[in-house]
Amino acid sequence: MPELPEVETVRRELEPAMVGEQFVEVALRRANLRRPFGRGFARRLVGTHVLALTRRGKFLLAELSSRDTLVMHLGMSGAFRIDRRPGDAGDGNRARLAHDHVVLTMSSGAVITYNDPRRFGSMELVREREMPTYAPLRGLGPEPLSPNFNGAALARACAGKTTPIKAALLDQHVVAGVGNIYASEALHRAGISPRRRAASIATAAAGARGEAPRLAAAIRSVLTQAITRHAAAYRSSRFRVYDRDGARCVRSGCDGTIIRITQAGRSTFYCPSCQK
DNA sequence: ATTGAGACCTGTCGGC
DNA sequence: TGCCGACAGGTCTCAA
Repeated sequence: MPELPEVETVRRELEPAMVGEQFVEVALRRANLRRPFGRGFARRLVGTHVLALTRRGKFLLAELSSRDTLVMHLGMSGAFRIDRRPGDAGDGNRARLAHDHVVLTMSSGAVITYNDPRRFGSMELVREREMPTYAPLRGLGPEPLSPNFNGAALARACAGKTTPIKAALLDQHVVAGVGNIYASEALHRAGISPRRRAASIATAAAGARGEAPRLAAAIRSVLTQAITRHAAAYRSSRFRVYDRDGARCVRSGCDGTIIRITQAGRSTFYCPSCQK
């Protein structure tokens, strides 16, 4: 489920359990997730300290005292669980949950378990000198919540692209961290149709309408609000268009109906009457 | 180089 | 109840 806001929320939950702590035990229940963990994964992890836990797009990065970086991605269904000590959360002999693939025991006694039914996630140790060329991170677009992400940056990334703007937003090289839900949500907030060619928000005419800055601002605000909601443990995260096909558009003054279409094999939700 | 389609996995849900 | 297809918030690879 994780797009940038969910990954950031996971980072904040994991941070106090990891940073400053040492890996005491690392147990792998299988040899790979989406990719192999890599040679000596557990051995290289044990004994190192976590210096910092950061995020880049949808990736979590644990910087280690060994100078390696533990690079983690949650894929579609990855999640971490933190237990205060082994066998916590009720019965000490509770059967191992299906899809618990990695169990990290920290020096504090906290046990961090990675669970991922679909196994589209990944965990790898990357050496300091390999980080600059590590393919999954190389070429990622700007962080949408950083100061260097704005209308100009977005327009530059979209210039010349014939693909629909919705598909372009899912391209992590254009902007890092936006996924299928927040792409639809941001386009609705910006009043831009997901079917528009990406390049069309970067033209002079689009510039006169301020479309690229509007979309960049919409991306920033929808992600920021989602993080805030998660941080507040707000239960019913209400999307304005995602998974709401058939419902009335919530934009004030719009009497349109949300529809669902398929673009590049993914569902897109939007309001044809207020998104042009 | 860019783009769309298919592949990778398992679980869930709705329809018959 | 059981079976079956459609679908799920993400990449990655391959062929056009």
